[in-house]
Amino acid sequence: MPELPEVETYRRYFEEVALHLPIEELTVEPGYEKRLLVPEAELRAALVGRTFVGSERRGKYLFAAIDDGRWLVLHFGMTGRLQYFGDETPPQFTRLRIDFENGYALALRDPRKFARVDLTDDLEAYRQRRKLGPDALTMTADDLRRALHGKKTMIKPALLDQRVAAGVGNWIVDEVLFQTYIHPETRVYELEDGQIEEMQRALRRILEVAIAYEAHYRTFPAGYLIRNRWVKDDERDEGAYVCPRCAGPIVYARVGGRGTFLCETCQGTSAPHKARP
DNA sequence: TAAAATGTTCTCTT
DNA sequence: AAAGAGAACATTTT
Repeated sequence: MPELPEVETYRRYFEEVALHLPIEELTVEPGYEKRLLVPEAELRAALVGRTFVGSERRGKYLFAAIDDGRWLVLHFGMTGRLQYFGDETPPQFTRLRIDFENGYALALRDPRKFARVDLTDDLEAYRQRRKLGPDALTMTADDLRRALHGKKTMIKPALLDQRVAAGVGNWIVDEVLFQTYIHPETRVYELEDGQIEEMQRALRRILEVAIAYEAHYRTFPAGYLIRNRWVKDDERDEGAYVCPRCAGPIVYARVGGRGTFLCETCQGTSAPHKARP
Protein backbone atom coordinates (compact mmCIF):
# COMPACT_ATOMS: atom_id res chain seq x y z
CA MET A 1 0.00 0.00 0.00
CA PRO A 2 2.61 2.58 0.73
CA GLU A 3 2.84 4.30 -2.60
CA LEU A 4 3.52 8.00 -2.93
CA PRO A 5 0.24 9.26 -1.37
CA GLU A 6 0.62 7.10 1.71
CA VAL A 7 4.22 8.10 2.21
CA GLU A 8 3.31 11.76 1.82
CA THR A 9 0.59 11.22 4.41
CA TYR A 10 3.11 9.56 6.73
CA ARG A 11 5.48 12.45 6.20
CA ARG A 12 2.89 15.00 7.24
CA TYR A 13 2.00 12.88 10.24
CA PHE A 14 5.65 12.59 11.17
CA GLU A 15 6.01 16.37 11.09
CA GLU A 16 2.97 16.76 13.31
CA VAL A 17 4.04 14.35 15.98
CA ALA A 18 7.78 13.80 15.99
CA LEU A 19 9.62 17.10 15.58
CA HIS A 20 11.80 18.69 18.28
CA LEU A 21 11.42 15.87 20.79
CA PRO A 22 14.70 14.64 22.28
CA ILE A 23 15.21 10.98 21.41
CA GLU A 24 15.83 8.71 24.36
CA GLU A 25 16.19 5.25 22.88
CA LEU A 26 15.93 3.09 19.78
CA THR A 27 14.58 -0.43 20.02
CA VAL A 28 14.66 -3.00 17.24
CA GLU A 29 12.68 -6.22 17.41
CA PRO A 30 14.97 -9.27 17.44
CA GLY A 31 15.46 -10.46 13.88
CA TYR A 32 14.46 -7.15 12.38
CA GLU A 33 18.08 -5.99 12.15
CA LYS A 34 17.95 -7.54 8.68
CA ARG A 35 15.86 -4.58 7.60
CA LEU A 36 18.46 -2.06 8.75
CA LEU A 37 20.97 -1.07 6.12
CA VAL A 38 23.34 0.26 8.80
CA PRO A 39 24.39 -1.55 11.97
CA GLU A 40 21.90 -1.10 14.77
CA ALA A 41 24.53 0.46 17.03
CA GLU A 42 25.33 3.06 14.41
CA LEU A 43 21.68 3.91 13.99
CA ARG A 44 21.23 4.22 17.74
CA ALA A 45 24.29 6.43 18.07
CA ALA A 46 22.96 8.66 15.30
CA LEU A 47 19.59 9.15 16.97
CA VAL A 48 19.85 9.04 20.75
CA GLY A 49 20.15 12.49 22.28
CA ARG A 50 19.16 14.21 19.07
CA THR A 51 15.87 15.53 17.68
CA PHE A 52 14.13 15.48 14.33
CA VAL A 53 13.83 18.89 12.75
CA GLY A 54 12.03 18.29 9.45
CA SER A 55 11.36 15.84 6.67
CA GLU A 56 11.40 15.33 2.94
CA ARG A 57 9.95 12.79 0.58
CA ARG A 58 11.10 11.55 -2.77
CA GLY A 59 9.01 8.86 -4.37
CA LYS A 60 8.24 6.31 -1.70
CA TYR A 61 11.18 7.29 0.49
CA LEU A 62 10.74 9.36 3.62
CA PHE A 63 13.78 11.27 4.84
CA ALA A 64 13.68 12.46 8.45
CA ALA A 65 16.07 15.30 9.16
CA ILE A 66 18.18 14.91 12.29
CA ASP A 67 19.35 18.08 14.01
CA ASP A 68 22.97 17.53 13.04
CA GLY A 69 22.27 17.55 9.33
CA ARG A 70 22.07 13.81 8.84
CA TRP A 71 18.97 11.93 7.66
CA LEU A 72 17.09 8.88 8.82
CA VAL A 73 15.82 7.12 5.71
CA LEU A 74 12.61 5.10 5.77
CA HIS A 75 11.15 2.97 3.02
CA PHE A 76 7.89 1.29 3.95
CA GLY A 77 7.99 -1.69 1.63
CA MET A 78 4.60 -3.28 1.17
CA THR A 79 3.10 -2.93 4.61
CA GLY A 80 5.02 -0.36 6.64
CA ARG A 81 3.45 2.58 8.49
CA LEU A 82 4.21 4.97 11.33
CA GLN A 83 2.34 5.36 14.58
CA TYR A 84 3.01 7.67 17.47
CA PHE A 85 1.85 6.20 20.75
CA GLY A 86 1.98 6.95 24.45
CA ASP A 87 0.83 3.87 26.29
CA GLU A 88 3.01 0.99 27.34
CA THR A 89 1.76 -1.53 24.81
CA PRO A 90 3.13 -0.79 21.38
CA PRO A 91 0.84 -1.16 18.34
CA GLN A 92 0.65 -4.55 16.68
CA PHE A 93 3.59 -5.42 14.41
CA THR A 94 5.86 -2.73 15.85
CA ARG A 95 9.28 -3.79 14.57
CA LEU A 96 11.21 -0.71 15.54
CA ARG A 97 10.49 2.09 17.95
CA ILE A 98 12.03 5.45 18.66
CA ASP A 99 11.29 6.55 22.21
CA PHE A 100 11.25 10.22 23.07
CA GLU A 101 12.03 11.76 26.42
CA ASN A 102 8.41 12.87 26.77
CA GLY A 103 7.31 9.27 27.26
CA TYR A 104 5.85 8.88 23.79
CA ALA A 105 7.32 6.82 21.00
CA LEU A 106 7.21 6.52 17.24
CA ALA A 107 6.57 2.98 16.01
CA LEU A 108 7.48 1.54 12.65
CA ARG A 109 4.76 -1.05 12.15
CA ASP A 110 5.63 -3.54 9.45
CA PRO A 111 3.71 -6.82 9.47
CA ARG A 112 5.43 -8.30 6.42
CA LYS A 113 8.89 -6.99 7.17
CA PHE A 114 9.65 -5.45 3.82
CA ALA A 115 10.41 -1.96 5.07
CA ARG A 116 13.98 -0.66 5.16
CA VAL A 117 15.74 1.75 7.45
CA ASP A 118 18.90 3.60 6.55
CA LEU A 119 21.00 6.63 7.35
CA THR A 120 22.61 9.17 5.06
CA ASP A 121 24.58 12.40 5.17
CA ASP A 122 23.70 13.50 1.68
CA LEU A 123 20.17 13.41 0.29
CA GLU A 124 21.05 13.97 -3.33
CA ALA A 125 23.76 11.33 -3.30
CA TYR A 126 21.35 8.93 -1.68
CA ARG A 127 18.72 9.54 -4.34
CA GLN A 128 21.27 8.89 -7.03
CA ARG A 129 22.54 5.76 -5.39
CA ARG A 130 19.01 4.44 -5.23
CA LYS A 131 18.51 5.53 -8.84
CA LEU A 132 15.39 7.48 -8.03
CA GLY A 133 13.90 9.35 -10.95
CA PRO A 134 11.90 12.57 -10.75
CA ASP A 135 9.17 12.60 -8.14
CA ALA A 136 5.89 11.48 -9.69
CA LEU A 137 3.95 14.32 -8.06
CA THR A 138 6.00 17.18 -9.41
CA MET A 139 7.44 15.79 -12.65
CA THR A 140 6.50 17.44 -15.92
CA ALA A 141 5.28 15.88 -19.15
CA ASP A 142 8.75 16.51 -20.56
CA ASP A 143 10.29 14.60 -17.68
CA LEU A 144 7.99 11.69 -18.39
CA ARG A 145 8.63 11.74 -22.12
CA ARG A 146 12.36 11.73 -21.52
CA ALA A 147 12.16 8.92 -18.99
CA LEU A 148 10.11 6.73 -21.31
CA HIS A 149 12.11 7.48 -24.40
CA GLY A 150 13.57 4.44 -26.09
CA LYS A 151 11.86 1.90 -23.84
CA LYS A 152 10.55 -1.26 -25.43
CA THR A 153 8.71 -2.70 -22.48
CA MET A 154 5.03 -2.44 -21.72
CA ILE A 155 3.74 0.83 -20.29
CA LYS A 156 2.68 -0.64 -16.96
CA PRO A 157 6.07 -2.01 -15.92
CA ALA A 158 7.69 1.10 -17.37
CA LEU A 159 5.68 3.39 -15.10
CA LEU A 160 6.39 1.15 -12.14
CA ASP A 161 10.13 1.67 -12.63
CA GLN A 162 11.19 4.12 -9.92
CA ARG A 163 13.80 5.61 -12.27
CA VAL A 164 10.96 6.70 -14.56
CA ALA A 165 8.57 8.18 -12.00
CA ALA A 166 9.50 7.83 -8.36
CA GLY A 167 6.53 7.00 -6.19
CA VAL A 168 4.27 5.25 -8.67
CA GLY A 169 2.94 1.95 -7.37
CA ASN A 170 0.68 -0.79 -8.56
CA TRP A 171 -2.70 0.81 -8.01
CA ILE A 172 -1.63 4.24 -9.24
CA VAL A 173 -0.48 2.84 -12.58
CA ASP A 174 -3.77 1.05 -13.04
CA GLU A 175 -5.67 4.23 -12.23
CA VAL A 176 -3.58 6.38 -14.57
CA LEU A 177 -3.96 3.94 -17.46
CA PHE A 178 -7.66 3.54 -16.79
CA GLN A 179 -8.25 7.28 -16.75
CA THR A 180 -6.27 7.78 -19.96
CA TYR A 181 -7.84 4.84 -21.84
CA ILE A 182 -4.53 3.08 -22.31
CA HIS A 183 -4.14 -0.69 -22.09
CA PRO A 184 -1.41 -1.67 -19.62
CA GLU A 185 0.27 -3.97 -22.15
CA THR A 186 0.70 -1.22 -24.71
CA ARG A 187 4.35 -0.95 -25.68
CA VAL A 188 5.90 2.36 -24.71
CA TYR A 189 6.95 3.13 -28.28
CA GLU A 190 3.35 2.79 -29.43
CA LEU A 191 2.30 5.79 -27.37
CA GLU A 192 1.93 9.19 -28.92
CA ASP A 193 3.31 12.30 -27.28
CA GLY A 194 -0.21 13.46 -26.58
CA GLN A 195 -0.89 10.29 -24.63
CA ILE A 196 2.23 10.78 -22.56
CA GLU A 197 1.05 14.28 -21.71
CA GLU A 198 -2.34 12.89 -20.75
CA MET A 199 -0.70 10.29 -18.54
CA GLN A 200 1.34 12.94 -16.75
CA ARG A 201 -1.72 15.10 -16.17
CA ALA A 202 -3.71 12.12 -14.89
CA LEU A 203 -0.82 11.05 -12.70
CA ARG A 204 -0.56 14.42 -11.02
CA ARG A 205 -4.32 14.77 -10.58
CA ILE A 206 -4.65 11.26 -9.12
CA LEU A 207 -1.80 11.81 -6.69
CA GLU A 208 -3.21 15.14 -5.55
CA VAL A 209 -6.62 13.59 -4.98
CA ALA A 210 -5.11 10.63 -3.14
CA ILE A 211 -3.09 12.90 -0.87
CA ALA A 212 -6.11 15.10 -0.21
CA TYR A 213 -8.04 11.97 0.80
CA GLU A 214 -5.07 10.78 2.84
CA ALA A 215 -5.05 7.65 0.71
CA HIS A 216 -8.40 6.40 2.01
CA TYR A 217 -9.30 4.74 -1.26
CA ARG A 218 -12.82 3.70 -0.51
CA THR A 219 -13.95 7.29 -0.24
CA PHE A 220 -12.39 8.43 -3.50
CA PRO A 221 -14.52 10.34 -5.99
CA ALA A 222 -16.96 8.39 -8.14
CA GLY A 223 -15.39 7.24 -11.35
CA TYR A 224 -12.16 6.05 -9.76
CA LEU A 225 -11.20 2.49 -10.59
CA ILE A 226 -9.54 2.15 -7.21
CA ARG A 227 -12.87 2.20 -5.44
CA ASN A 228 -13.44 -1.33 -6.65
CA ARG A 229 -10.06 -2.57 -5.56
CA TRP A 230 -9.30 -4.30 -2.28
CA VAL A 231 -13.01 -4.45 -1.61
CA LYS A 232 -14.51 -7.66 -0.39
CA ASP A 233 -17.25 -9.15 -2.53
CA ASP A 234 -20.03 -8.45 -0.07
CA GLU A 235 -18.99 -4.84 0.33
CA ARG A 236 -18.68 -4.07 -3.33
CA ASP A 237 -21.25 -1.79 -4.91
CA GLU A 238 -22.83 -4.16 -7.40
CA GLY A 239 -21.42 -7.46 -6.27
CA ALA A 240 -19.09 -7.52 -9.28
CA TYR A 241 -16.40 -5.39 -10.83
CA VAL A 242 -18.15 -2.85 -12.99
CA CYS A 243 -16.54 -0.09 -15.01
CA PRO A 244 -17.75 3.28 -13.71
CA ARG A 245 -17.70 4.66 -17.23
CA CYS A 246 -19.16 1.98 -19.50
CA ALA A 247 -20.67 -0.42 -16.95
CA GLY A 248 -18.77 -3.24 -18.61
CA PRO A 249 -16.82 -5.76 -16.57
CA ILE A 250 -13.56 -4.82 -14.91
CA VAL A 251 -11.14 -7.66 -15.43
CA TYR A 252 -8.24 -8.80 -13.32
CA ALA A 253 -5.13 -9.79 -15.26
CA ARG A 254 -1.44 -10.26 -14.70
CA VAL A 255 0.76 -7.73 -16.44
CA GLY A 256 4.48 -7.73 -15.92
CA GLY A 257 3.95 -10.12 -13.06
CA ARG A 258 1.63 -7.77 -11.18
CA GLY A 259 -2.05 -8.02 -10.46
CA THR A 260 -3.78 -5.57 -12.78
CA PHE A 261 -7.30 -4.20 -12.95
CA LEU A 262 -8.59 -2.77 -16.18
CA CYS A 263 -11.66 -2.25 -18.32
CA GLU A 264 -11.08 -4.05 -21.60
CA THR A 265 -13.81 -2.04 -23.24
CA CYS A 266 -12.46 1.37 -22.33
CA GLN A 267 -8.82 0.43 -22.51
CA GLY A 268 -8.88 -1.51 -25.77
CA THR A 269 -7.17 -4.85 -26.06
CA SER A 270 -3.49 -3.93 -26.25
CA ALA A 271 -3.40 -2.09 -29.52
CA PRO A 272 -2.39 1.57 -29.68
CA HIS A 273 -5.80 2.50 -31.06
CA LYS A 274 -8.46 2.48 -28.45
CA ALA A 275 -12.12 3.17 -28.40
CA ARG A 276 -12.52 6.67 -27.00
CA PRO A 277 -15.93 7.95 -26.01
C1' DT B 1 -5.33 -24.48 2.64
C1' DA B 2 -3.01 -22.78 -0.74
C1' DA B 3 -2.55 -18.59 -3.02
C1' DA B 4 -1.95 -13.86 -3.43
C1' DA B 5 -0.44 -9.45 -1.67
C1' DT B 6 0.64 -3.32 -2.04
C1' DG B 7 7.64 -3.07 -3.38
C1' DT B 8 12.42 -3.74 -4.39
C1' DT B 9 16.38 -6.15 -5.83
C1' DC B 10 18.88 -9.82 -7.57
C1' DT B 11 19.75 -13.13 -11.26
C1' DC B 12 19.24 -14.98 -15.57
C1' DT B 13 18.28 -14.42 -20.26
C1' DT B 14 18.18 -12.11 -24.47
C1' DA C 1 26.51 -3.75 -22.05
C1' DA C 2 22.03 -3.03 -21.21
C1' DA C 3 17.28 -4.04 -20.95
C1' DG C 4 13.66 -6.91 -19.74
C1' DA C 5 11.47 -10.85 -17.53
C1' DG C 6 10.85 -13.41 -13.60
C1' DA C 7 11.97 -15.12 -9.14
C1' DA C 8 13.00 -14.25 -4.39
C1' DC C 9 12.40 -11.94 -0.22
C1' DA C 10 8.92 -12.62 4.99
C1' DT C 11 4.72 -12.70 6.63
C1' DT C 12 -0.19 -12.15 6.89
C1' DT C 13 -4.66 -12.43 5.10
C1' DT C 14 -8.37 -14.38 2.41
